[in-house]
Amino acid sequence: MGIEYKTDCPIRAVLKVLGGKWPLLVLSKLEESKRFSAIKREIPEISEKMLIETLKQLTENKLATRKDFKSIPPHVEYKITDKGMKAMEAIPLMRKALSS
Amino acid sequence: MGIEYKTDCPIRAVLKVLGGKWPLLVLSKLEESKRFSAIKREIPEISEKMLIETLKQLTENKLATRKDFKSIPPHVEYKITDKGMKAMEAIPLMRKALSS
DNA sequence: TTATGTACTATAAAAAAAGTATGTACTATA
DNA sequence: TATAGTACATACTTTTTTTATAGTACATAA
Repeated sequence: MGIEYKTDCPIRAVLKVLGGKWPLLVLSKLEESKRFSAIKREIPEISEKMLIETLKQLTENKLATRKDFKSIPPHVEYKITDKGMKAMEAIPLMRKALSS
Repeated sequence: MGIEYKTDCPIRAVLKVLGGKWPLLVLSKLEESKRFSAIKREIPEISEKMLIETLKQLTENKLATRKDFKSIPPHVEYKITDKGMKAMEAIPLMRKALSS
């Protein structure tokens, strides 16, 4: 899935994990633990398919955690990790640079 | 061209200008002023079309400058701007976060 | 007069990403 | 027995992005 990047290049490494339309935006909503359905409500433009794929990718890369409450109907919550937080800190810097 | 992003969202603002496969990589090669052909040689995987489009986008956003030597055969050089440099500074931070 | 070099354009084809719609599991509740 | 509720899967279509390929302009040199 996604573009084939050489991860020894820092730029490629970043794009591989955070590039694309949704990962950064989804991650930005996870400062507080949230159910799948709640995230979807906060980002109505995203399709369920993309949200699931994005969340899966984020958890695989340890940028978010997935907590399954093992109940029925299902209850699952996602939350950004410290690693994810650190990565997100670069965004305001970039934004600031771009508006300079 | 590209995805329609609301620029009032910092994440969208960043993605609009630097998202996608090539902008960051191209920008990283422009610390020293370089001819179009030289950039292409440094990034052989990129197609000419994409390189031109990317360079145009970067110059439009003041992340790079384009200097035309008005000669024939053409001689044009591109170079990263201060603004571009500032934006690029966020990359190592992200990279560092991702490998933590 | 013909070939060369260089930035750039234009078109079509291929590949990748995203969107849409529908279906599944499973328990509780009506 | 039928329905609701929730996270997630899967097939299919459409859209977007990228690649590949073939030009164009124009001065200079062979």
